[in-house]
Amino acid sequence: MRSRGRSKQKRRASGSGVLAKTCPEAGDKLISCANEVGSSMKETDDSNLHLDHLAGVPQSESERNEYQALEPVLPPKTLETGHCSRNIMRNESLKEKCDDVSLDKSHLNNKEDLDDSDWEEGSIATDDHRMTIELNVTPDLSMQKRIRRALSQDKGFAELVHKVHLLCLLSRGRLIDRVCDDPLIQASLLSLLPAHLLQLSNVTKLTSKALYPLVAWFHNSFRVRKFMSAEVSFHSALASALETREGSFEEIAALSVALFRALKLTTRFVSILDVASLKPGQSIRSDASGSSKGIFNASTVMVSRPEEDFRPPKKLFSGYVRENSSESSLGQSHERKEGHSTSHVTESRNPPFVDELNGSASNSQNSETEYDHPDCVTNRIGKLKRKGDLEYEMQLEMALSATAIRDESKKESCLRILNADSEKINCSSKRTKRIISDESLTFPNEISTTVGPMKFESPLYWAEVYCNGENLTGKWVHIDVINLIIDGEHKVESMVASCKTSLRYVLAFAGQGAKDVTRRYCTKWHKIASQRVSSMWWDSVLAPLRELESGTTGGVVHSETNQTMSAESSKSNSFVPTRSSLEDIEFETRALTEPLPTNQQAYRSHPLYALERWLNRYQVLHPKGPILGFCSGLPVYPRTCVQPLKTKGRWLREGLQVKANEHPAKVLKSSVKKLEKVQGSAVDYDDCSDSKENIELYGKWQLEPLNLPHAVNGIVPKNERGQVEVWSEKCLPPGTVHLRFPKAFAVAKRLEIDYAPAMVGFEFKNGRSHPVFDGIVVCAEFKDVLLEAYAEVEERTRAEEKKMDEARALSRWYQLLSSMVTRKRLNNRYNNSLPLETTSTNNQPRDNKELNAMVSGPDTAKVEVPSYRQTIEHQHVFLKEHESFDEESSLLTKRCQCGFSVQVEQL
DNA sequence: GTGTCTGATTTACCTTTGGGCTCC
DNA sequence: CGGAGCCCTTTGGTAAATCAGACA
Repeated sequence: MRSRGRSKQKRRASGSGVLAKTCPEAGDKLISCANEVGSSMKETDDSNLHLDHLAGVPQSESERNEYQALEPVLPPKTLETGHCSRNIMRNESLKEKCDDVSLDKSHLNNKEDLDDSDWEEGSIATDDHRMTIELNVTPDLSMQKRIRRALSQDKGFAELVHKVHLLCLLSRGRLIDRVCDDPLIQASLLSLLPAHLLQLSNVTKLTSKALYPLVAWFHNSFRVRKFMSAEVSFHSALASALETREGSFEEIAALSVALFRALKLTTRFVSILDVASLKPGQSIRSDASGSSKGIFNASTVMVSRPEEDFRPPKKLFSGYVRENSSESSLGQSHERKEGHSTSHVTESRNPPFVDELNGSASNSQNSETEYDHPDCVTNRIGKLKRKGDLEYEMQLEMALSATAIRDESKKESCLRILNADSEKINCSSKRTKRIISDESLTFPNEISTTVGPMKFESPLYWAEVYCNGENLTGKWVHIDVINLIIDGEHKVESMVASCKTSLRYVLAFAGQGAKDVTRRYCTKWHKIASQRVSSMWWDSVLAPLRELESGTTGGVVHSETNQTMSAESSKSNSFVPTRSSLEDIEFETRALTEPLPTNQQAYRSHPLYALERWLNRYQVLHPKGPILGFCSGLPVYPRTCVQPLKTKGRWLREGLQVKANEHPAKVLKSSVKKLEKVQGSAVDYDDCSDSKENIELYGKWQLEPLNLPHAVNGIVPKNERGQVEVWSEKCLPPGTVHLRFPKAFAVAKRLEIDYAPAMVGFEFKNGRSHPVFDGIVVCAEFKDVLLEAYAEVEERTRAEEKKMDEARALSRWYQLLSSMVTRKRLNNRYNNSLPLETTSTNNQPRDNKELNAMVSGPDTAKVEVPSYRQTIEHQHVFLKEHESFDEESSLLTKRCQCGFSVQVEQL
């Protein structure tokens, strides 16, 4: 467990490094959060563990994985000392739990058995006994509460993971987009292109139809294999894919984008960001395979290692087999082994993205194995094959023949890769027994097929080409070369749905920027809206990328109609349509014309439509119409008709008041319990039903600006409590001001100015609400007077404080010196022979002469203390006639004839 | 197998105006 | 004696959100 934790720690450290590069802030936040949650979840998992044991349910693998997955996020120190500290933590939690549950006496008769020594000693040893103690203890409410709390904590963590994953995938998209602009790749693609297809770049009015021959050629020329090239830069992978005319879904789609761009077509690389769920406990594609994978287990290779040279892609896993090869023994045998289909494209419940993720995850694991054990790579050749490998090789041979791959060289390459793969798997399995996921260790099928099986593959990557010949203003045309679909934007949603992929974020990349084009492909926005991150955050993230994108693709639209329009509009200097702005309008239109949902639940939080039935207590339809349609016989209204309702008091806080003679739009009955609380236990409910306890609600249309009574003759209008509620500036009575300086009321009181305490809110303390006051409200005409008076008071207070400080300092000096003098005198008089204890020196003076010389230095004279010699020989006499009194400071100064003076504060 | 509805459970938000004691 | 300040104790109701199970 420890070694596994450590190795994972290493991996996680490298992973977080990539994250930190991509988005340092988010990465740090995530990591710190992961630490927090990790530690808390460990506790939680411990709790779960106990509960599972209690219930006799073994802990599930996924839960264990989750536990393990979070562990390595702990700082390295934790690992070194972690075992101990964790155990201590567990012991503490155990102790706490034991205390919580009051230790069932039938099992723990003597509570003293659990004395402190048991908890403090041998933390490691107690670890093993942990379960035994808790086996029969019923989990109490506090424990359940703690688990629940952890769940709510998970939400925040899941959101962070979601956000970081989004950022990572955004970066990935930009990376691919940049490679698509590579002139060398574009030139190479052009060199492959038949001459007649080169004409496309000269077409002035491009239509989707015109693109068909090009797309068809590409579809037939390139093959897809269902895994990603690992540990090489995307550029190298793409170059390799171009060379072999075979690549992953991502690479093929990127090549198509590069080709379109080479032909000077305005093209975007479009990708579905299949991001980790926003909700805790759901994996990236939990519904697809049922395998629960953490985001970090399924991370994409974001960037290649900078020091890494080009290496041919390591072909690790594949699952893409021609449709008609589904009967192949290979596929079937592994299907049986692994318990799920790998041979049939449409049956394969792994969309390519997940496979790629898995691939990269396992690749990263494997690659690390390689780095740690270079022998695994270098000694591949000549290594003895296991029985299973031989078996597998035979099966592959059969599969190859079944899938009609006749190209011997390809066959060889397949076998070569197979060997590499199986060895890699062996290698990694030696290193760690942990299985990332059942999919990731599916035996590789390095059988390529031409692009485009009979049944479609889940679209994750495609291109958008701007066709200026489509519509009046031009149009972004969806082109999926993998599935040979042109202008099939309406098909994407259903294809994605049937492939169990989610369509939450569809991003179009161009010019190093990105634009969210989900609206184009998603008709049921209400279904995905809740699965997306808050739009405010997402918009702020995308804002700079959108600018980059529109800078590249958002040229001014020139169509005949637009030309006439723009000629007219240019005079008035108004809107000039660009591709980007037209697209935005298109998306807005789509947003407003979403089809009516068929189930009632969807109306609960639908942004466009509402059913009266699903309005909450504080909502009402106003006006009640128009009816847009019906759902289950219930009329559907536009959401814009839903008006919020509030009580008079609540509207007051917003500076609004209910118009005269308005009847409540809705009256809510107070709950029985509330009435009980208010009126005591004996309540006649019938009497109360119509009482003022009912909550009267009003809508916006019944309101007018607040019309508070004016301040007259310097008197502030107050409420029944003698206060003014200052929720905002709007709540101030006309002619008054809010002064917030401290002790303002004291100043107002002294000047006899009418004021009211300003209540600015409530705070909840000791189980009840307390009003919070801040400053006072006075009539505006007194504002300056009060401010001046306050400034004066402030100044006086400061001066007084200063004077007090000075007096205090003088007094203390006097006390110190007089005590020294007294001490010296006493010493001289009664104990001449004894060494003196001076307060300031360790060098004790040997005789009086020395002391006198020391104390009567020039410094002492400054503080009006006479020389020590004088003091010793002379008793001060303070005569009345030499006294002086300073009235301002109340200080009485007494003087002796010798020049010694004392100040005394007169009280 | 999927979608929808319903009821139970959990979570998050809203509510909202003391009083006794000590010290100065 | 009166005013200021500290401290006590740490809600509880309700609706929305979520989940699980039944049913078509």
